[in-house]
Amino acid sequence: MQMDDESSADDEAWFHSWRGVLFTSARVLRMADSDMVQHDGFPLTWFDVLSRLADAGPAGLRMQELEEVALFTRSGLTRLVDRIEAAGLVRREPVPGDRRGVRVVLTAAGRQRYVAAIARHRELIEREFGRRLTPAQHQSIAEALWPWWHEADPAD
Amino acid sequence: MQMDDESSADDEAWFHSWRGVLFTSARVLRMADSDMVQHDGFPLTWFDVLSRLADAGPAGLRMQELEEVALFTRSGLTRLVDRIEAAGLVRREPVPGDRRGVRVVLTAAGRQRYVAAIARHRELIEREFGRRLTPAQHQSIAEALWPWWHEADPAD
DNA sequence: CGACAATATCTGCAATGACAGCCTCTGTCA
DNA sequence: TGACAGAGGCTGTCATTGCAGATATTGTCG
Repeated sequence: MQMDDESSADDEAWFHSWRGVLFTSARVLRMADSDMVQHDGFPLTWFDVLSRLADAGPAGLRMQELEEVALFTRSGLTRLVDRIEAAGLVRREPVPGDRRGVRVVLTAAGRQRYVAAIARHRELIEREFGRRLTPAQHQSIAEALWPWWHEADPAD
Repeated sequence: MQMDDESSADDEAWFHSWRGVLFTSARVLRMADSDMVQHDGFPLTWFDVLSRLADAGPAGLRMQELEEVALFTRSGLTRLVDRIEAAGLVRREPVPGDRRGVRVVLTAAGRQRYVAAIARHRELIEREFGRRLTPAQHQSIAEALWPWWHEADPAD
């Protein structure tokens, strides 16, 4: 998303910061994904789902809830869960009062693989992103970008 | 990529800033992509290619160069360019001294569509990202994340 | 010159993602 | 209680990606 590198005024400082955000996430994510595929045997999309389920209670989450909180997958959740289920990391269970619904829960294996994956993942993020900035910089970025990971997604 | 929201110490400030970067780019990008598809008739991946070509000289870029600078597409460039070419926005031309190579250049229509698209795009980014932070915040984010959009991609 | 590794790009094929329409089950309301 | 809109997920289908293996040129060396 190159535009004009030569942007003159700093009334376009926002543009430089946007590029920073964009490039940083693209690059770190690319690295993280390939690392995860290689070492954990599944991609970040799976990790995203597993982490949401790990954070949820033992009752898991319904497909709809999962779709709402998932960062990456906006569509195709059904089949994504199919795959993860086929790998034995999650299980679909009936929802007590509603025969339409399904709740997705982590299996023991799923939790285990998740725990292993998150350890690696954090290390990688810390190494590739965390250590490259000062605490003060992290502080101000976290503060500035807070709204985006705290608001409900407006795109929905 | 939920992990522990409850992370206690601020020796993990890096983690919050990473989440900020991640969520921000994911959300703004989602918005930008759907807006572009809707109004310009092509997705951000096309825009990415068009913008690189617009920045390149009139000789365009070779596939390989394009692949190096493109932010989004790491594979499937051949077919991506196929599609854009089929739409008449770029053209493949022979490379003078090397019959293996191809250079991709923007057509007049391509340049036109690109110019229209970039205007909208900038507006959207400014509105959804630019205006939501102070100049000082942009300043410090831009400064902190500078390395990532300035370094050669290490993942290659 | 002829063999061969290295380049530059393309193809084939399987996995993943986007969308739209379908089916089942619920809750409501006459 | 029975029609019916709406909710919750799933399936069909097609576009896009990801990878590995072709193809066609070049450059290098003996």
